[in-house]
Amino acid sequence: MRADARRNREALLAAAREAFLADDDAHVEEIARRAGVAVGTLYRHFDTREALVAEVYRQEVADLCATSGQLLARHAPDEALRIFLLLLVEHSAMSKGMGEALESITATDSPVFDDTREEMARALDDLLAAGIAAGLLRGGVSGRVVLRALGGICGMRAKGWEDDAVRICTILYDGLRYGATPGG
Amino acid sequence: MRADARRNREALLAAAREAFLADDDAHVEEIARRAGVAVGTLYRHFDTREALVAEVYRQEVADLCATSGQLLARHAPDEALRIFLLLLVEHSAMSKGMGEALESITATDSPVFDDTREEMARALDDLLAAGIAAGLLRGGVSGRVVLRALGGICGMRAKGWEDDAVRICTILYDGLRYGATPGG
DNA sequence: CAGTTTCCGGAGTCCGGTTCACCTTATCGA
DNA sequence: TCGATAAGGTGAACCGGACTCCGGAAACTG
Repeated sequence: MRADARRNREALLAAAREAFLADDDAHVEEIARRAGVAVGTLYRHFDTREALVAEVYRQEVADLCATSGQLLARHAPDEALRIFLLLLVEHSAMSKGMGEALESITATDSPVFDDTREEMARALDDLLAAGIAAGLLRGGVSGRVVLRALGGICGMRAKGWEDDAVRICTILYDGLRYGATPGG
Repeated sequence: MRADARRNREALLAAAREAFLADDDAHVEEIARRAGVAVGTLYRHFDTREALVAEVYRQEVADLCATSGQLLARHAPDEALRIFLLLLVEHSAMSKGMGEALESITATDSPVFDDTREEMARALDDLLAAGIAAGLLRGGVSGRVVLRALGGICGMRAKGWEDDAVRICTILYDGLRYGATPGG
């Protein structure tokens, strides 16, 4: 890959991240402008607007998922899950501008987001498995299901949503604890 | 209101409902065509496409919410809530074509959907209050919060979502039962 | 430094919701 | 019954935003 191409790709990702965090309308024109390139260049690097969003989000999610191991090392499995759910919410607060795309990640089977969705589901699976093994959480619930349940939270854009999100996480968390069988 | 105007309004609502249920693309042109009128007529009766969706959905929701009283009369309060959550999911299955609009109802504060959102929240409040009074459900959770938690389910469009939706309802339901204090 | 390959710019296309200037017709008083 | 009139209907045009395309520029290669 040519040097200028790589430079533009990085600039586009940085500009897109910045635009999404600022909750701008984040039109493709605007993102390209921020990156100092034209829309044609944006589309050379990313097939669609969604693909750009997916790549930005993939990087963010990778960071987040990397923490699930650390949480398990430092906390009891159920507490680790609780913290992770809240981190997920906090993280989605950072991504208001990506709202629609985030919904796609959690709510659909769009292949564009396969990697991201799988990575999140895997992190949740690890946390759930540890909790089940310790008899703190019920079995029979996959990370994918928890992820989808969180989809509604990530999509929330109403005022005061942070408090509601925390409450919903609590309900989910307690629902996962309900009927746990000590001993696995 | 003139007779032909009323007739067209009804035809538009019927056509819109039919189009949404069929999960067509449901463009405004298509809805107008099905109703046998031009787009201008559609816009005479409904300010925006969203307003049309809102009206169709308002009628559907009114039917659904009317059942919450019957459920409370025939079942224990916690069971009534469980059934209502599942009805909500089943109902959203009927409304795949309205996916985006449904998200607006549950996820945002858009004034267009105020009535519908309030009606659903009120039905859930009734169910929750009865369950709390009977010591079967925890307090401190409003219907609005439960409604938002369900937003993720209603937005789901991936294959196999029905099973996931049922699992998520179970988790929410158990989360609401967790830590209930018998006696209210 | 010529040849070749890749990349960039930005005007133009496409698509779907929305508008508006003009036509039609239901309604009603005479 | 009929003319006046205002409510209602029409659909071509508009507009915003994602996406495409091709002429020209810039980077590698030998």
